Amino acid sequence: MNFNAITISDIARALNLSASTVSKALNDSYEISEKTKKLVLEYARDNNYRPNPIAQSLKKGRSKSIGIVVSTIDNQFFSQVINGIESVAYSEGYNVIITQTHESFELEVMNVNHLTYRSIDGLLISLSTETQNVEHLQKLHNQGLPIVFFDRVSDAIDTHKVTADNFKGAYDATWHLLNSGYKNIAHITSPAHTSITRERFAGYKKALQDKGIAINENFIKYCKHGGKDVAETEAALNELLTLKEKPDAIFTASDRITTTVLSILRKLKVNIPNEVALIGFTNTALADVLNPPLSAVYQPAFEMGIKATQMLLSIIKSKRPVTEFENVVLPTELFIRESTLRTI
Amino acid sequence: MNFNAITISDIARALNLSASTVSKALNDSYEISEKTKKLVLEYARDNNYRPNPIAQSLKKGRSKSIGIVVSTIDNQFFSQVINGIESVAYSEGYNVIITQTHESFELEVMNVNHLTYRSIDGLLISLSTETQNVEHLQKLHNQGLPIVFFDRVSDAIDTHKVTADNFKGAYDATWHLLNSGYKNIAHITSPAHTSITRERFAGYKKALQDKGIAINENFIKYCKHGGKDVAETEAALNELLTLKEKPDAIFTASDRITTTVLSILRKLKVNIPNEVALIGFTNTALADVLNPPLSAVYQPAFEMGIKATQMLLSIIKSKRPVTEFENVVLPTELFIRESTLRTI
DNA sequence: TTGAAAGCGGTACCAC
DNA sequence: GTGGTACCGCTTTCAA
Repeated sequence: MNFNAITISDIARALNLSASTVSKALNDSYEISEKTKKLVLEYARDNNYRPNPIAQSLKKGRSKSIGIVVSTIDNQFFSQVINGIESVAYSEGYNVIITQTHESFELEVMNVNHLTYRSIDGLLISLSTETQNVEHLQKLHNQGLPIVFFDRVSDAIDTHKVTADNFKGAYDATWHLLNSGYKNIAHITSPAHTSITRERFAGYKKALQDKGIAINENFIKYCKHGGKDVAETEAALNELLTLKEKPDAIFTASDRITTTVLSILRKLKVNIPNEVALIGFTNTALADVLNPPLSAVYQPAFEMGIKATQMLLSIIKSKRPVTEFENVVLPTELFIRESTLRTI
Repeated sequence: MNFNAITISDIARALNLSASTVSKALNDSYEISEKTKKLVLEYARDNNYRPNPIAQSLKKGRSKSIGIVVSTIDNQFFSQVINGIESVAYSEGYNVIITQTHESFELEVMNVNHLTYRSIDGLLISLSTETQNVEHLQKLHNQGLPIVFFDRVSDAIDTHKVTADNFKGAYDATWHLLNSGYKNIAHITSPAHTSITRERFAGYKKALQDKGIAINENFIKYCKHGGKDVAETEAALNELLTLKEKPDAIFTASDRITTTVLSILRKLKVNIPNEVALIGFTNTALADVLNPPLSAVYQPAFEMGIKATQMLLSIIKSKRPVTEFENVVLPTELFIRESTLRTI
């Protein structure tokens, strides 16, 4: 329902003009005399005229809304990204329509379909952990739908992408553990096929290599659903803690896995960091007041949202098809706190 | 952009029917023969026909989208509410458009205007802490825009409302402190004019009265911006900690204030709970692993979102004007953890 | 410089 | 049972 009752024809009637003249005047067309423009604009202003965006959309074939696909909104990292997205979209007159995959490929496909069916002008997406096949996006991309990937990206589609420097973030975290005297560093992460998992694993591996430490395959644990279920994280952790040669530190690769591991370790009364140190990717504002304060790799989520949206809008607004794409990598931040600082 | 190119007239042309016949067939009108319906529906299915929602909106005067106004999405409580809202809205074919006030009255008015200008079918709103005047909503409500308040509601407008049982939540928290031996209980909260502040304060007061303890006005501190700025929470806390008669416990009234107070107390090396106990409203999933584990009043945020949306959709779908309104109050949950359990 | 008219994709009223 | 047509509000030729 649009509660701004006044339309172009109302103005036309009131001023004894035609609808087309009013439309042109409102759009500052060169065809219209200054006098008429002034008349129309004043009347419009005084009567609080607002063009009906739905009529405009129908006519122009664009909706001024962009679709967002994330795993879940109830997650510090994503809510911060969305915050960034909204700040740009909103100031440019775009709505956002947010959908959640809950890490399910099926839901991702459904959401993407729903969004295009709702006539979005562009799509911002972070793939679900389950997603291995991006045909549903490839098709739309080929048809000309502007798409920008952020966070979990796909190599298969050539378009703008924004990610955190996952490699360096993981490298820094692992390096910090090594320099703090930890030697048996485990890694709990999402399925191996997601981009962030690969990049973070590579950083972890490189740091170990640079210290001349061989990778212990028993120390690498994958959570099929990216830690969505506590059970899978618990299972991974149990496997690590029952190894003959137990790890003395754990590097976790995602927000949810990190906090779940912390919570389970506490429940098991495992001393952090003396028995096992913990560092992980997380964007929680509470890292400081956790027990123990949690060493963390922080991603510039808000900035990621801003950058992704700017890129998307640049494609949407471009007159000619965009064929040159950028791959923006934003720096992560390493916060060292007590969870990785041995006291004994 | 709608990438489902096929339209009603495409179908009409292909089947040698008129657009109106096709439209009626698709809408399962009794006027159309089974044979034609079958023909049309099959063709539509096979060609993946999707009605253009924008054209439908324009014609029917409704957009199938609902507006949401919250203070900020980057907050556990609100992201959980939105999660609930989306789960219902989405399954009923509605989009949601989320806007944030960042606790500013001016932004709230802007957002509400923007939303109506985007032709929403209904509005779900939690007022900003600054909001004292609801004329911007009153006007729309009078014009017939369905509105449902949740969390921070307004008495001035008669419509459906969903809140947590703020009184009981506050009463329970205070009562628990009293029963744990705390006597000088401070209260840090949002501005006195918001509904949640009043209700939570009333619960706090009643618990003290029931124990025969007089209210100490020095123990009540208000944060003008609901704790949005750390500085104001810090100031409130400092005032409490420098009183001659210091409080031995603090009851905080909102998510942000609660976590900020915890963080400042830790920074000041105040022993919780032996020097000062802390309990507060918060929906963080991390309460268990904070230092110390935080006693908390938890609100059923997801359920609140669901209920509010169901109520809103019932107004939207109602054939006749709705004049009987419900005031739903959902129970809070009290979690007792170490931050309120003296060890010495 | 202004206006008439067509059309975006549906829906609904009224003929036939 | 089916089709013609007007219309939702705006934009955009094309003609005047």
